Amino acid sequence: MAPIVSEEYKEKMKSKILNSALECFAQKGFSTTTINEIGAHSGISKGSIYNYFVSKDDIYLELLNRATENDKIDITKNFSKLRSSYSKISFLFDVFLTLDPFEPKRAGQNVVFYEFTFHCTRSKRLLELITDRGNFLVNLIKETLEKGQEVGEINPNIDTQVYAHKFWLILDGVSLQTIYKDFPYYDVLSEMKEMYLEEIKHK
Amino acid sequence: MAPIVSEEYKEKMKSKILNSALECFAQKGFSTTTINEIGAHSGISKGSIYNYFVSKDDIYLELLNRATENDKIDITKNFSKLRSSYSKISFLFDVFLTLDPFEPKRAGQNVVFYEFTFHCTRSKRLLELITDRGNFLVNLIKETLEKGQEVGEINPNIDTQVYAHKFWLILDGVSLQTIYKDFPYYDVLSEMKEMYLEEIKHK
Amino acid sequence: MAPIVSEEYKEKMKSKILNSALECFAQKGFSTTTINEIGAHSGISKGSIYNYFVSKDDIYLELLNRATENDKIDITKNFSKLRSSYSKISFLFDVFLTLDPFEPKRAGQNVVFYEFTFHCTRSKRLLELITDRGNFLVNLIKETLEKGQEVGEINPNIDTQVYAHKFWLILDGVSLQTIYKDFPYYDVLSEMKEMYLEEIKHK
Amino acid sequence: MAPIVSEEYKEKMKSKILNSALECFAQKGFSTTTINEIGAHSGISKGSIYNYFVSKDDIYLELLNRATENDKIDITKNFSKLRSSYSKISFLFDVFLTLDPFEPKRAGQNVVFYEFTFHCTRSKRLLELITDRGNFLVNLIKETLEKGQEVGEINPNIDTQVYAHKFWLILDGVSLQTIYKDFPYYDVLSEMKEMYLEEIKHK
DNA sequence: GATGAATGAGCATTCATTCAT
DNA sequence: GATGAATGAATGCTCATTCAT
Repeated sequence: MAPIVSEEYKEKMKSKILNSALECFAQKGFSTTTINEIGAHSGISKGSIYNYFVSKDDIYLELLNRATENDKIDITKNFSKLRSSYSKISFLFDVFLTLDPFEPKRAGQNVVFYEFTFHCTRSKRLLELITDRGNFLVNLIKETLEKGQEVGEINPNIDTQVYAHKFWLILDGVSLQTIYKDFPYYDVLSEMKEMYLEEIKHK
Repeated sequence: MAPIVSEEYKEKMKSKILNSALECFAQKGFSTTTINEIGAHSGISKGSIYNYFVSKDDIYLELLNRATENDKIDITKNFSKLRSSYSKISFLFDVFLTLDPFEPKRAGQNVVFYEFTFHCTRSKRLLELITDRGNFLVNLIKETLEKGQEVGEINPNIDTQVYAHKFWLILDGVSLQTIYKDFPYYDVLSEMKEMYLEEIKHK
Repeated sequence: MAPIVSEEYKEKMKSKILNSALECFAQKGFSTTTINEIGAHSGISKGSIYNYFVSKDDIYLELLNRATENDKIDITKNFSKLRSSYSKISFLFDVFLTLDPFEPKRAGQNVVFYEFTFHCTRSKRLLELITDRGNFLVNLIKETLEKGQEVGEINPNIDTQVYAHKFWLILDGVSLQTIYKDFPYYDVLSEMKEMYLEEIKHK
Repeated sequence: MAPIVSEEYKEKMKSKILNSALECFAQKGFSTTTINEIGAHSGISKGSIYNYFVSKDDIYLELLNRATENDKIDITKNFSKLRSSYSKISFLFDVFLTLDPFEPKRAGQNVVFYEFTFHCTRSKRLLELITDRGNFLVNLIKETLEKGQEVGEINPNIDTQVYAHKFWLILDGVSLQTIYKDFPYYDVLSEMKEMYLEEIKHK
């Protein structure tokens, strides 16, 4: 039997729900947000939401999956435009430097993301999800650094695995500190960027 | 007539409840943990728990207060034993270097702490609590760096506020990454320590 | 899309709940009656009850509001049919004279009403509610007496405010005494009616 | 074995508890008042209260028993001082006329009393208690009227039973109306007194 | 497919009562 | 006798999920 509504329509509904859910979660946190609220915010009835997602958890999961997927695509796409390893790393720092981490919406989503990460910590299945994401991100940097070493762009003495982690710890650390209203985000991140680039540069 | 039980006894009960609560929260998260579970875990009846704490939130809060207080005392006490600013900073890195961040109990508590931090983000009152804690920690480093600059131990050109934040971002970042099972905690933290100390050293 | 159920349906549900609640309250009193009992009595689940009423208090309030509203409408409607002030007052006495105050259901509701009245005594907000009701009733009689005075039907020397209160104190007093099983309700009320009418009559 | 403390002491404790309980009940109502509050108010520990009363209900009951008993004694004592039936009735009206029914403490106790009366309505055992009290009061007036009839002081044509009830309905009605802040208590009660006395007088 | 009414398990919290000291 | 810590049954209320229309 042919579907009654187009795939496109379904996708649009899902997105609408997910967007609303993200905003609600960002504002109030996952467990405090009710399906009713997501419904009210999206203008979609509670019953309909269950036509698209099997559970509240499912919404959360899909949200994170997509975020991760988007990140992956974004980064990969942008990396492919850049030639040198060095400029790729630099570019990634710049992405975060051009963000306003104190803007409420972004701050909210930041919190949701970390909360979810911690939540995953407690379930084997979810831990895999978040580990996959982590591995992808770490490997992205690691491989970039390795390619850079191969072409003599990157300091051959550095442990690429360690430096890949160092890269993300800086970004995580900096994101985390933004909960303090007077955290000098740009200054700190710029300095960390300079330092990092200096360390990986082939001397 | 004298109180029926000693203050000591009461303190012991509170501690018992708090310890159980911490373990439960670490295992399941704050909102998922029920008072019944804390009761079962501690062997103390639900009703009794309410004789010692006003609410579930109150337990959480007291837990964090104590953790913060202990941290403050520990750090302050140890700092007072050390002469140079440089060695104080070095010492603090070492504290974290001698910890096993993958040990389940510690990992669980780590998660609880961060979750609570994010939770605080959503309430003005709680945000103050966590901001106070943050300010204390940042100022501790900032003041240490400033004293070091006065006596010519620390590079006079660094912005102490920025470097205080840098210090904690490193530790936050490193703690966060420990959710990945193959994160090379010691290697990364050691390198970050060296780098940090190198930067603040008077040349 | 049209609402899933008609307003009528919703109203019917509300009434069903309210009727059950009234019977339960009458039987056991407000605070002793549980939401579960109202649910069991009405055959409506606890959760559903909360779809129609915000809280147990809300049920109580709505119950009283409706009772008051009905009283107001009933009295006003009947008053408009009657020409003379004298006959209006007489009619109101007769309404109570044709009631069986010992009939269990009525007796129960009577108790609920008085209990609620006393309960209101303890909250500023609720006191207003009950005061409004009281004022309406007193003013109704007062105005009726005044109109009667204008047309020379009612004794011009009586203080209408005082006599309005006297009217209701008789009815309250008589209602209250019905808790005694051998209280000669009709005899007493008839006599009081006669006396009252005699006093207000223009001589 | 001889009692460890004197009966006097015990009685003093009971009274202390009862007084506190009455004030608490008057302020917050029976069910809302907790044993802890009575304890705090009286300065007697929860545990001790249970040495004197078997339950919270027991306190309530004893409170009402004593109130009734006191009323009985008071009225009987005062009646015995008065010769004529007429002056006895008049005296009783005056007792209420010299009271300030709006004084918070009295108003509160008034409410407690009525609440308890209604509460009794729901238990056979308690209903007896309150019926006994009612009967005593009604009979007191009835017998007074009858004696007055015998000596030609009181109108021989009135139904003493009905008039006894009429007496108390006036007082109940007037007490009830005091919940309205602008109820003209003295005016109304004076008029009712006059009217009542006029009716029972031998003409 | 859409809707929102119905459901009931689940939770935090309260409080009369007991009882060891 | 006095005390107040311990207990746990009981309650109002929430909310994810189901399902009849």
